[in-house]
Amino acid sequence: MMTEPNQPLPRINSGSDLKTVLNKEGFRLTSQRQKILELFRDVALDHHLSAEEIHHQLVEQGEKISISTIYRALHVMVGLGLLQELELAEDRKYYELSTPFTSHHHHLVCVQCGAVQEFEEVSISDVGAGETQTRGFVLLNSQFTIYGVCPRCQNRLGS
Amino acid sequence: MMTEPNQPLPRINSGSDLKTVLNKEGFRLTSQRQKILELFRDVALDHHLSAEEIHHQLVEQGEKISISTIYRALHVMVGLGLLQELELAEDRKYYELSTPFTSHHHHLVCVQCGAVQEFEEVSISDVGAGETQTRGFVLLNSQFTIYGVCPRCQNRLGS
DNA sequence: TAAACTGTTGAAAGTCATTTTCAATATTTA
DNA sequence: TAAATATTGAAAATGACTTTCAACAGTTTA
Repeated sequence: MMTEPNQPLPRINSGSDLKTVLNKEGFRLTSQRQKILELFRDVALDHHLSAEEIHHQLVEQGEKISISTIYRALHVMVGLGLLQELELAEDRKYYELSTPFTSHHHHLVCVQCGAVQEFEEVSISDVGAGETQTRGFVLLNSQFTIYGVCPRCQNRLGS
Repeated sequence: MMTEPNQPLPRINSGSDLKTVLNKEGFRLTSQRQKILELFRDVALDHHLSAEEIHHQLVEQGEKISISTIYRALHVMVGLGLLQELELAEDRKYYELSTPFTSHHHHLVCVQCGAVQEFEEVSISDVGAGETQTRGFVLLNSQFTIYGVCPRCQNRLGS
């Protein structure tokens, strides 16, 4: 998304950068928000985490943080363009770091086993950018998600 | 989706067709299921309805149908390929008729007012078909959704 | 055609991710 | 540092969706 951004996406590389981005919108830097963003940096760039998983991992690391704080932080960060919200499963949302790299990657989901594969395809983002421009929309985000059955599950089901 | 379908999508044009499709999978034709599908045919082809909206409309028409039946019917019909499930809002799912026509249409959502615009773009479906083929997936469905702010909401917010 | 079989329905209770409430606490600003 | 206000944790609430179960309806079989 944002292949031709009006305002460049903030790149958060250190704690103080995050503070600047938050304060600009009247939000505050808290250790909880820092920890959440650090977690996304510690996992692979294209790794998706649900609120539940984020909470689990942080608690395992010994952090004291509640699940409601996770949800609130995710909202704020999606609003600031730091994170990207993904619809990968039926019943919950997933999040990943929003960076120029991930902006052209899309998802292929196996509806049987839930496995997710990524693929890069710039042309899709370009179509999205073109459509929004034509219609005068401000582009916030776009998602291309394919649902199917992976080879393994096809065999398993004797398809 | 299904630009090169293995099995052509069933086209449901009359009550008896629906019966055939349902029975083939061990399901039964009921007046409730018929009423739901008729509702989709009465609205514009590209119109999306949530479970709640379907229920509301049918009750308003004087039909006696419960919300749980709606949810159950939607599941069955998505499973049969008659309907398409869409992720247009944060908190609920929308459904539309699954036809060759709609298979190349995608959605542009205003996150402020919720307005949804449609656009046709075959190249997107082609990319999806190509990716799934390359990876050996069976393609079930794909969605390209763009989230942004529509011109009217931009003005309203003084952006 | 009627009985047997089995899928479906409505109503109400249950589930579960996410949100909200509220008092205590932390960050920011003056 | 104090005042102003955003944030947090815990628990309760919300709300979309699912499930349970007994009554009922479509299908099948004899």
